[in-house]
Amino acid sequence: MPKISEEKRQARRDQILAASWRCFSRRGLHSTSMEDIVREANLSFGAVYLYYKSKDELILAACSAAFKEMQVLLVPILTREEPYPLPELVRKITKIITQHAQRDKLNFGVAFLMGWGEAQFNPKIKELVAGGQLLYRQALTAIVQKWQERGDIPARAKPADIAKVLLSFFLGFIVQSAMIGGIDPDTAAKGIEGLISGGLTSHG
Amino acid sequence: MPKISEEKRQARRDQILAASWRCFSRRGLHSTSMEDIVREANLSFGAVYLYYKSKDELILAACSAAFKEMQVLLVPILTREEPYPLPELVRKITKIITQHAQRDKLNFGVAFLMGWGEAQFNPKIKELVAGGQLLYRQALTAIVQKWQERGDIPARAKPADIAKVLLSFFLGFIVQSAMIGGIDPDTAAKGIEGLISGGLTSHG
Amino acid sequence: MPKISEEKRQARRDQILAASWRCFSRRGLHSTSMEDIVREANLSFGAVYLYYKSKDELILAACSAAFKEMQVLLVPILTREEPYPLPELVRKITKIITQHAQRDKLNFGVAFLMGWGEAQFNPKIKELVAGGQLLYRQALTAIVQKWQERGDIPARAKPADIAKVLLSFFLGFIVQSAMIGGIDPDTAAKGIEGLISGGLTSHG
Amino acid sequence: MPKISEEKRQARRDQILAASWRCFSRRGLHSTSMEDIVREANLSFGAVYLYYKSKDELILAACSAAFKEMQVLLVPILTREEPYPLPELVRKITKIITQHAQRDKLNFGVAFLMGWGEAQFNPKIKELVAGGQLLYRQALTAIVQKWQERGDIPARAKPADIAKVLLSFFLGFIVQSAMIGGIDPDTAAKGIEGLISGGLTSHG
DNA sequence: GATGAATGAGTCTTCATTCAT
DNA sequence: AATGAATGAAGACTCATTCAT
Repeated sequence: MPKISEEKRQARRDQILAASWRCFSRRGLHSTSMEDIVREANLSFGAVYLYYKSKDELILAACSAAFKEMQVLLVPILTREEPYPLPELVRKITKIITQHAQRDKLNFGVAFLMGWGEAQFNPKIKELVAGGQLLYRQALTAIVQKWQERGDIPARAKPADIAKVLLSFFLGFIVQSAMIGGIDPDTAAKGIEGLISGGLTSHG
Repeated sequence: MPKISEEKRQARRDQILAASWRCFSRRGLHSTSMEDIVREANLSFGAVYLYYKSKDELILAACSAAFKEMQVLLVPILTREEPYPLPELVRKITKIITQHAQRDKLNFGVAFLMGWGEAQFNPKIKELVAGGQLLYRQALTAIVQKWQERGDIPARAKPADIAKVLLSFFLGFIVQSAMIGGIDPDTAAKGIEGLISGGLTSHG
Repeated sequence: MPKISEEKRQARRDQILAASWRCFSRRGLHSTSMEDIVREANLSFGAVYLYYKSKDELILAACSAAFKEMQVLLVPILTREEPYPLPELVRKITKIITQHAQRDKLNFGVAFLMGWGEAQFNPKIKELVAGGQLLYRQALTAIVQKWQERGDIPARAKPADIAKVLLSFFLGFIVQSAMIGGIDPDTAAKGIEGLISGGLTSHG
Repeated sequence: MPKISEEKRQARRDQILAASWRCFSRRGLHSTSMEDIVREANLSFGAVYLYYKSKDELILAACSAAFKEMQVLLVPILTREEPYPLPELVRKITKIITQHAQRDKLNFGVAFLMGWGEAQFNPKIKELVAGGQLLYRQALTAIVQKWQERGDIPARAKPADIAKVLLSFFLGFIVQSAMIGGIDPDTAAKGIEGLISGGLTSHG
C-alpha cells in the first residue's frame, strides 16, 4: 500500500534510472558507485534503496530500459506489412542506432557494449539481451521471407540463415561504430548495395 | 647463477596469464580478484606481482593476448595473394572464431565481449581493440578491391565501404554467437550466399 | 533532519583524533595501523574514513593538533607586554613543556620528536613545524629586544641571534627531557642563571 | 669460522651500511625498503641478510654508526685538559654539527631527528641515544666545573645544571638547523655571548 | 517516506624474510 | 659465499547496504 501515488513513484524511479544511465555511461557499470548515482540523482542513499533493492537491480533496470528504448524504435520498422528493401532497411536501422548513440549524453554504443559485456556473467542481463536479439532475428526472418516471395532476393537460402547474417551485420555495426567509427548509415547502405550484385537494390 | 632464464621467466608469465584467462572467463574482469588468480596459478601474491605490476596490467596483457591470438589466425587468411571468394572467406573466418570460442576453457566470444565492454572505459584496451579492427578493415578493403578487379562483385561501391560492411558482419557474428548462438560457419556462408544474388558465389 | 550537526561532527573528529594520538604515542606514526585507530576509537573503518580521507591526513591532523595545543599555551607567555625576565621565562616555558608532556596519556615529548622525525620526509608536517618555530623565534626576538631596552641584558648582540640561542635551548629541552630526563623547570632556570653572570637575573 | 677474511667481511658490512645511510637519508627509516638498500649497495638480498640479520639490525647499526661518528669528533673537544671558554666551545661544537650535516650526501640533521624519532619506540636505539647524551652531559659537567674553578663563570649554580642547559642548547641547535635553519656557529657563539653578560667572554 | 552516518567484509598491493640452487 | 625468485602476512582503503532518527 504505497503512501505516495503510483505516478509519483514512477517519476522517482525514472529520475533514478536516468541518473544511473548518466553515471554508467560516464564511468561504466562497475566503476560507478552507488554514491555517484545518489549524487547524480540529487537524492539520498535511503531514497535510492527505497526504489531499487540493490545495485544489481539498478543495473538490470538501466540495461533493460536502454534495450527497450531501442526496441521501441526498431520494431515498427521491422514489422511493416511491406518490408523496406534491403538498402533502405539498412539505412533506417543504422540511422536509428547512430542517432540514438548520441542522444541525451547517453552513448548507446557504449551502452550496448557495456550491456553485452555484463551479460556474459549476469544471467538476467543475458536473458534480456538474448530475448531482444531473438526477437530481431524473428522479425528479420519474416522480412527475408517476404523479400524472397517478392523476388527481391533469390530464394536459394533459408530465410532464417539470411536473417542471422543481417542481424550479425547490425550488431557488428554497433561494435564498429563504438570502437573505430568511420561507418554511418550511408556508408553501410552503399556497402551493402555494393556487396549484393545485380540491379535489384531498390524495390518497385 | 640463480637468475632465472628468460625462457623460464616467459613460462611464468604465460602460466599467470593462462590462469588469469581461466578466471576472467569464469567470472569476468572485475569480479575476478587477485586472490582468484593467485590461487588458480598455484602461486603466491608476491610471485604474481613479480611478473605483472598490477591487476590492470594483467587485464591488459590478457586482453592483448586474446586479441593477438585471434589475429595470428586471421591474418594469413586475410592477406592471401588470391583472396578467397566471399562465401569461402566467411566460412573460414567464422570457423576460426567458432573453433577458438571453445578451445581450452577459454571462451573467445566471452573474451571479445568482455574486452569490448572494458574498452569503453579503458583507453589502453580501446587502443588495442581499435588497432586490431583497423587492421582487419584494411585487409578486407584490399580483398574487396581484388574481388572487384576479378569481377567477383560489381565495382559499383567503394571497397572501403564494403569492407566496413563485412567487418560489421564478422564482429556481429561474434556477438550473436555469444549471446544467442544458432549461427555457425555453414549457416553464415549460406546466408551470405543467399543475400548476394547471381551465380558468382565461387571463384573460377 | 538526520544530517549530523556540526557540533557532533566535530566531536567525532575529536574522538578519532584523540584515539589516533593514543595509538601514535604508544606505537609511533608508522607502526600504528588504521585498524589500531579504528579499534581505539571504537568505530568502524568506514567511519574513520568518513572523517579523515587517509592515514596521512590523520597524521597531519594529529601533529597539527599537538603543535597547536602547545602553541596556545606558549603564545600568551611569549607575547606579554612586559616580558618575563630570562629565568622566569625559562621556568614558565619549560614548565608548560613538562606538564604537557604527561597529560592525558599523551606524551608531548614523544609527540614532538615523532613529529620532527616525520617532518624530515613529509613536506606538510615540515611546513607545520617550521611555521611554529619561526613564530617562536620572532616572539623571542621581540622579548630580547625589550630585555635589551630594559637593560636586563647587554645590547651587545643582535636580538635575533640571542633569540635563536634561546629557541635552541627550548627545543633541546624537549629532546633532553624525552631522551634522558633529569632536567626540569627548576634545574633549567637555575642552570641558566648560573650561566649568565652578574646579579641581574630578576627584574625590578 | 668465516670463509672470507675478517677484513673483507668488515668491508662488506661497511658497504652495506653506507648504502643504507644513503637510502635512509633520502627516504627515511620506514619508507626505505630492503630492496632499496640492496640496489643501492649493488648487492643481493641474500648478501645483505648474510651480514645483517634484519632491517631492524641495519637500522640500529646505521644509527649507531652515525652517532658514533659524531661522538668521535666531539669527544676530543669536550675532554681537553683546559676547556675552551664558552663562546669558543659553542663555536667549535656547532661547527662540527654543521659541517657534518652536509658531508657526503648524508644530512646529519636529518639523521639525528630521524634517530630520535625512532628512539621513542625502539628501546635499543633509545639506549644508544641516551648513552651518548649522558656522556655529553658528563663531559659538559666537567667543563663547567673547570670554568667555575677558573672563574670564567660564577660558581653560583651546580655544574650539572649548567651542563644540562648547555646540552639542551646543542641538541636544540641540531633541531633548529634542520627545521628552519638561519642559525650557524657564528650566530650561535654571538648569541651566547650576548646572553651572558659581563666582559668575561674570552679567557685569558 | 526520507535521510545519511555507520558498518565491515573484501580489494589491491607491498615488503621483510627465506631458501633452493 | 652468493643469488634473487618466491612467500604470505599485513597494510590502507572502498563501497554496497542498513537502520536509527
